[in-house]
This record gives sequence, C-alpha cells and structure tokens, in this order.
Amino acid sequence: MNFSCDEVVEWCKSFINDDIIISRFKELEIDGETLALMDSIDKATTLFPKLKQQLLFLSEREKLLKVQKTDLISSIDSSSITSTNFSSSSSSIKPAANCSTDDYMDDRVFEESLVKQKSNILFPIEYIIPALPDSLLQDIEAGALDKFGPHHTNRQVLVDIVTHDLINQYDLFYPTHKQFDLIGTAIIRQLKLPMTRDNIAIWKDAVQTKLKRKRLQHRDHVDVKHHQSKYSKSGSGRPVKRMIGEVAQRDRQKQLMLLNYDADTFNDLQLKSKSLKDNSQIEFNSLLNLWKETVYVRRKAIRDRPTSEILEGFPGYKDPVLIFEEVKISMGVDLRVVVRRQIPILLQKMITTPAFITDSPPIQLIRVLCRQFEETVHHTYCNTTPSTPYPTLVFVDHIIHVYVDFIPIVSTTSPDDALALLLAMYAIFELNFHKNSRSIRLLYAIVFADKRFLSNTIRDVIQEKQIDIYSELNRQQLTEINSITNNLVTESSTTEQPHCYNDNKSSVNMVINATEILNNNENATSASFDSPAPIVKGRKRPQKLPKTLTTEKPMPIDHDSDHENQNDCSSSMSKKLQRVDKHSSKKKRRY
DNA sequence: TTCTCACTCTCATAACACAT
DNA sequence: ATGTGTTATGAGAGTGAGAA
Repeated sequence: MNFSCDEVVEWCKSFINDDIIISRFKELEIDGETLALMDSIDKATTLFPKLKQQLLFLSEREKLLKVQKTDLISSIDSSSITSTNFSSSSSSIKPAANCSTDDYMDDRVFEESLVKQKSNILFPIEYIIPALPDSLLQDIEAGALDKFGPHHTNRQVLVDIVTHDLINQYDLFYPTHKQFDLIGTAIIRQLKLPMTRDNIAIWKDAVQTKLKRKRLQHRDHVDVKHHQSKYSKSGSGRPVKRMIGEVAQRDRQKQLMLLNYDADTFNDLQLKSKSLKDNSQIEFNSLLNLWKETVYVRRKAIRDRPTSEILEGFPGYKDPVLIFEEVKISMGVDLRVVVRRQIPILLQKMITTPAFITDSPPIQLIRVLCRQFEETVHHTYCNTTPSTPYPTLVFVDHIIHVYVDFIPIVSTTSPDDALALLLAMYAIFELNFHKNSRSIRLLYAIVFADKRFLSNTIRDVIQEKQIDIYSELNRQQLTEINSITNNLVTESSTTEQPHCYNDNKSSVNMVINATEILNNNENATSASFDSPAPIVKGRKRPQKLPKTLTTEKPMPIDHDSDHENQNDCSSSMSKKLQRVDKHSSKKKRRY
C-alpha cells in the first residue's frame, strides 16, 4: 500500500471522528505500509481506546485492502470475472417481479448454484478462527470461561471477530450446516471446551444470530437480497404485540402554559365552546373565529380528561382544518406548509436507493425512517387496527384515519395531511413519545424545530444525513409571518403568542415588538369584542384567583413566568398561551 | 474536576409464521 | 425438522447531566 501518512490520515477521518486519534496517526507517522501490518486488534489498541473503534478500524482497513486488491486484479486481467461480480451483475439485470416464472426460476437456480460454488471455493475444509486479542487468550488460558457467557464482553468480541472474518474473508452471510459445524468446532477448540454437540450448537447459534444482524447492515449484498426476497413476505413473522388497554401518556413538557382567566371570561369561553359543539350550522368564518377564541378551554380540558371525552366535548377535532388552526395558534407552525416542504427534502436525504416506490412520499418517508431506526412500521402506519395507543395512521380504502388511544380522531385522503395530522396529534393532545419511537421524534423535531425529544441515535442520523433542524432564527421568522398574516386575515382578537423560547434577547424583543403593535391595535378596539380578557397588568398573582379557575397544578414552570417574564412581557400579556420555557423543561429528558 | 445516577442503547435470545 | 425473517424483551453496556 503506497499511501503517505497524510493519505492515511484522510482515510482515517472518513470513519473516525476523534481529533486526538487523528493526531496520533500523524504523530506516529502511520503510512500505508504500517497500516498493512496492523492486522490484529492488539495492534489497533495502541491507537484506539475503545473496542468499537478498534473493530471499526479493522473493518475499514479490510475494505481498503480489498479495494486495492480488486483494483490490482482488474488492472492486470480485465477479462477474468470473479464469481462475485458475475452473480451481482446477473441479479441487477433481473427485473424484480414481472418476469416470467421460468426465467426467474432458471435465474434463481443458477444464482443459487453460483452462491454455493462460491462459498465452497472460498471456505476452507478446516476453519481456523482469526487471532484473538491477548485479553481473551489470557482468559481462556486461565479457564475463566464464565466470561464467555451470554452478555459478556468476551463473547461479544469473539463472535464479532468470527463473523467479521466470515463476511470479509469469505464473503459468507449464510453458511451451510457443515460450515456452521466447522465454525462451532473451531471456536470450541479455541476455547478448549469439550467437543460436545451442545457446545458446538451454542456457539453456532451465537454466530448465526450475529450474522443475522450483520445482514441488516449489508442489505445490498446479493445473497442477502436473494434470501430476503425469498422469505420476507408481509404477514410473516411474530405478530406485532398490541398494547390494548393502554393509553398514550401525556407529556408535561409539551404542555403550553396557560394564563388564568377570571370567572366570567372563562364561563363565557365555555359557553362559546359549547355552542361550537352544539351548533353545527355555523358559518365557516365565525366558526373559525370561535374555535380560535376557545383554545384555552380545550387546552385546559386536555390536561385532565381522556381522549374519548375530549373528542366528545370538542367535535372540532374531527376537522383537519381546525386541528391545523390550533397547531398554528399554539405552536406557531403551519404544519400543512411545513410538512409539504420538508417531506421531499427529507426523503432525498434519507433514501440512498429507491425504496417503497409504490407508496406516496409521506408514507415512503415513514417506512424509510422506520427501516433506518429498525422500528416496526406497524406502530405508525398500518392497514387494520392500530397496535398502540400512540398516534397511528390507518390506511383503508384510500382514506387515512388518524388514531389516538385506539380512537379514530380525524381522516383525510391526502397523505401529506395525514403525516401532518399524525404529528399534530402529539401537539394537540400533548402526548409523550413512546420510549423507542425514534422516527416520529425525528419528524416532530423537524417540523416543530424542537430538539428536546431527540436521542443520541437520532442525532447521529441527523448528523450523518445532514438533516437541518430549523435554526431558531428561521423558526421565529416563520412564526412571525404566521402571526401577522393570521391576524390580518381574521381580524380576530386571538394573537399569536410570541416565543419566549430562547435566550436571544434581540430576537425575542423583535417578536414582542411585533405583537405589541398588534396588541395596541387591539386594545383600541377590543372593548367591543367578547374576546377573553387578558390578565390585567396590575394583577400580579394569578394564583389568588378563585380556586375553580386555578385548577392548574402548580408546575415548576410557573415560576419562570412569575418572576422574569412578568416585567418584560407584561405588555404583551394578552397572549393566552406561552411555550414552556426551555430552562425548566431541560431538567429531565423523558422517553 | 470526578462521581453518581438515571436514562438510553445494544445485544442475545425467545416466540412466532412461513418456506423448504 | 430446520432455517429464515420478523418482533418482543430483559439485562448489560454506555452515556450525559447534575451533584459533590
């Protein structure tokens, strides 16, 4: 390998993101020749502290060597076709579904025989496992075999080394009986265990399971594709477990802050809300205005009543338009627009090879994300009944129903809207995310520009795919536009709440100024409106209001508004809702 | 700075339906 | 009967924020 030290460093940067290690490479002047000699985990330990990095290094090094070798071969003799190349080209020509059965069968048989042939050629008659790190050898010598039990590091390392060897050395993803036997035997021999059937089977199983997972990382490999098309049928596999009787948890972090109203106003709002429920013949514009005015009543109800009651009390939630309107008011996001803008961008970043082409882009996106995070799509999108109480899209007869707590909430024919509504559910019902649902967290973070609910694996993907979670500035500009247009269009007294959301003084001020103008405007004329009276400036302690009005549990969040915001924001206190402040929500991450 | 704790992530494996 | 893809699950490993 004729690499210079600098070239090696560049190569190393492609898979290790650690400046200290990179600088060690420079320090020790590691060039191509040195690299070629670093063929064991022990030699890698000097450079990489973590086992994971050591293994990654070895695998990348293997790849590099392979590329070099094939380059060499093809440059010497371009007419010689290796079996690998051959079979892969034959499968890439093969159309997926609509070729005639006979051809397909021929092809398959042909391919299978090739696969068999190939592995027979490559795999030795007696398998010898690669050199193990000293620490393992020492444990074997010392007879500390308990360290090779399930969940122990030694077992992991050993299995990892063997599978790595099988894949990279022999291009073997599906060993035959005989080969598994050889592999198991080799491991038992190495461990100096009695050569019993059981012992061999145990390690064979471990290697087999590991290979299974490795296949996931090599979906594009010919053999893997072949087996997948052979066995992967819809409906096969363990049935998805249904979380019957469970309820999607509400998340305090998603709660919007409520300011309290005096009794009269609140009653008034409740009456209005009731009229909204009972009177189905309201003209659309006044209905919309009523809906906007009564956000407070609904927010409050959602805190302490189950989904079914909410839906009964506020049938407006069956209407996508009103849902989107509420999201716009409470989150400052025009979901319809944002979703339509983000889906193509995200899809493009997530998809490397065409996938799920029969689905519409939003569904495609859900599937791709689920595949990325190895989640089951069924928990987010299905054709029958939802398996979890968390928001689920159910696609039946070209209509997509959005379910929460196993209750159909709202339906739409537009897949874009469906995805938007799915995300809206988390905002509207202030729902927690299910602990491992990473796909939906990512989507939520993108559309609401809210990184609070991301986990590390999601952040890794965001970084890897260079996904842009809207910067705060963008978001504020977006919400400002929303708030202004909103008010211009409807002339309603409902003002958008500004986002006292980050600490950036200037931008906060900017927003406040914008709303102040609107407020002043409103104050001049608001006497004639039945709008909910905002808290009056002089009333410092809303807690002193009659108890019926302050049923809100005192949250730690409240303090912030009491102390800090009171001064700066009091002029813009006409806003009814306020985003939960970032400091307080930072306390604990919840999953 | 180091330590502790609570959380998430990863791994090995079980359970299931289907194919051979 | 065995192998495969699939999802579920418990336990160890890993990680990061707050405490000391």
